[in-house]
Formats: sequence, C-alpha cells, structure tokens
Amino acid sequence: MARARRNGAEDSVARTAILDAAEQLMLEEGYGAVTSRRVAMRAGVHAALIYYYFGPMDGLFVAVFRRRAEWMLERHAEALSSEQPLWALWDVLRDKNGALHLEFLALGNHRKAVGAEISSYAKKFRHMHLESLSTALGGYGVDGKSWPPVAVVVFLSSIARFLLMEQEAYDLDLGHAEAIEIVERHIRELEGERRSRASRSRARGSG
Amino acid sequence: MARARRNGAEDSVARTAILDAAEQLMLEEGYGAVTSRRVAMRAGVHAALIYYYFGPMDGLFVAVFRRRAEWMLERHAEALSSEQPLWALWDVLRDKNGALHLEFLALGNHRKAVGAEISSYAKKFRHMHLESLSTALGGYGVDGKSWPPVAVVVFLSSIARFLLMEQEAYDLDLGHAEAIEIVERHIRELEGERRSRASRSRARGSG
DNA sequence: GTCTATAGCTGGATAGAC
DNA sequence: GTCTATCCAGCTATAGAC
Repeated sequence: MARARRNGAEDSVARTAILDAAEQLMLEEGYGAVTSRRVAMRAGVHAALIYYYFGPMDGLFVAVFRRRAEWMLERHAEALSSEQPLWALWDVLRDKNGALHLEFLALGNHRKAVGAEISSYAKKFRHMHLESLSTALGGYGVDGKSWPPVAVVVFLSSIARFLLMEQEAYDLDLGHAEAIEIVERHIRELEGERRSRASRSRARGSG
Repeated sequence: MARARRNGAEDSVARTAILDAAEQLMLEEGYGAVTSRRVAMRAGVHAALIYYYFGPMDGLFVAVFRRRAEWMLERHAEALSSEQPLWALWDVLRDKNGALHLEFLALGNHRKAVGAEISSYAKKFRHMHLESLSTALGGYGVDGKSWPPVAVVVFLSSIARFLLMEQEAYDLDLGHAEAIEIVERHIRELEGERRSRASRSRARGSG
C-alpha cells in the first residue's frame, strides 16, 4: 500500500481541515477550483502545509477520494446486510452522496494516480454487490440463467447512477419517474414492499 | 441564437483547424489540456487567432461541443428512421463516438455556457428518441401502461452510456456482457434478429 | 486575417526560518 | 508542524503592427 501522504498523523486537525476544504471546493466549484492556495485559505492553514501532508496535489486528490470511498463502502456493506438487500442497494445507489463521483471521474481522466484509485474502488463495489445479490436472488428463486445476478447488479447501478447524473449535470429528468417505477415494481415482486428506507438524508460531515 | 464566435466565416480553414485541434486535445488529455496556447500550436496557428474566432475560451468549448452534438443528432435521426429502430438506437448509443461526453460533462460543471449547451442538447436527444420509440413500441403492441416508451428510452440510454463510461473511466466490464445479452434478448423479442448493424466504426474526421 | 508583444494573474512546489 | 518567501511556469486576454 503506497502512502499518499508524506508526513503527519492520520487524525491531525489540520490534515482533516485540508481534506474537508478540498472536498467542499470540489463539490461547489469543480476540481479545477481545488488549488493548493484556495484549499489552504478555506482550511485556514497555509498552502505549504498541504505539500507537507500530501506531497504533490495528486496526493490530496487521492486522499479525498479514498476517504469518501471508504465511507461509501461501509454504507453499501450495511445496506447489503439488510433483510431487503435489493431495496437497500437501490436506495443507497440513488443516494445523493455520489455527487462527487462525476468530478472524480473527470479528474481521473487526466490524473493517473486518481484514475487508478477510482478504478480500484469501482471494482471493489461491483464485487461486493455481486456477492450479496447472488445469495439474495438465489434465495428468491430467480433463474440465474436468464437473469444472472451480475447483470442485475449492472442494471441497478446503471440506472441509479445515470439518473443521478442526468439530474445533476443535464437538469434532465424526463422519463425518470417512469423508469424508477418499473425498477421498483420488479424489486417489489421479489422482496415485497420496502419496509425501511435507508436513512437517505444522512450526509457525511464536512467540518 | 447567440453567436459563440465573434468573427470569421463558418468554414474558414483556420477555424476548422482550431476546432479539430481542441477536440483532439480534449480527447487525448482532457479538457484541462485545452488551453489557447496548446490548441494554437497543434492547429498551426497563433493563439490570438482563437480569441479572434471564438472570443473567450468558453466560446471555443461551446463550438466544439455543438459541432459534435449536431453531428450526433443527425446520426441518431438516421438510426431512428431505420426499419429496426430499437436495434439502431441501441447500437448508436453504444457507439464510441460518445467518448468526449464525459469530458464535456465535467467541463459543464464549472463553465456555465458549456453546461447550458449540454443540457439543451441532452433534452433534444431525449425528445427525439421518445418520439420515435413511441411509434415503434406502439406498433409492436407493447403495453404502454407497464412499459411506457419514455421509460424504455431511459433504460436503453442508461445502460448503453453507463457501460461505456465504466469501460472508459473505470476499466471495468464485469457483468457487461451479461447485461448486454439481456437487453438484446428483449430487443430481439420485439424486432427479431438485428439485420444490419449501423456502421459502428464510422468516426468523425478530425483533420 | 494573422501575427508579435506583453500585461497581469494564478498556480505548483520547495527551502528554510521558527 | 507551521509559516514566510520565493522561483518558475503557464494561462487568458488584449492592443496593435502588418
């Protein structure tokens, strides 16, 4: 495991402030706004400190991404362990906490270190989803020949994330309600009514 | 219609060279690499000329996007007029020519003018798809109550684009083959075997 | 239409004092 | 750990010569 940072304790106050500031900036103004100077100003520290903690800027981006991704992994694991894993996964995939994803996606396109990190986590998520849904769908008696679990995972992910993306980036939601209705109809056929909605509004603290 | 450019004929050689250079750069290195200097160098003109033709950089980005989008609109219209509109739409949605989309998406996030343009075209595409598929699905006797055409459009778009995105950005294709198989099974049930594959390899010239 | 020159700014990154 | 000072690079955008 390569260390992204060069110095400083994992739980240092300044380090956390820097991560929070970078994440906020990225969310509000895009990754182009995440410069050492602006992050430092927002975090209330001086720019040189960022290099002290994270090395070159890539290190900061990777650290921000990894922190988020780890937190999301936990939430997904939690969701999949619910007694209604399909509902839970669907809800957590549609969660707005994925808003940063788009930024990282683009960022990964021209920052190798970031791209590698994203790719690695994307695979972790897919494998995790697959493992749980294989069991669940098997239990529901779904024919794995015509509906392989891995395809179901891909469908759920595609639709959930794509709709979020369209809303976010295109301000477009024509057909979304109808599409969601169909997905949920199918989930309902397997798991019955959604019993508890995963706490959708729980946002990660940023300060 | 606001004019993005300030001067120069639509078909000027230099203007086209600049657009091509910008598009190539964006594809190869991301929009961050699209600076007036680098575009100029690649186009074999001088940087000031870009401002002459397109005004501030936003104008260049919008022009690149619009040129691509118009070309794609034509291709989609063509596809939808085929005698197998579902197959044709599915194929054209999965076409690699959408590779720039991701870049523009992120770019639109922090360049208002670009974002507005993207949003506008996204809606044009959706409406166009909807109109054609409504007719087609009706003709196939699909029950519009449980499978509204607009939902079908959203599904096809989501899956096609999301898979492309995963491949491109995540280097991830676990489950893709299975998902594609299911989609194509359903299309086949409505339209029979795919008779002609829309010329997938046709790439837009860039020089 | 095309190029030269340049003003003015912002950012990455480090050395070294404290 | 934190800050000061600084170097150097690259960018946008314009004015104005040709």
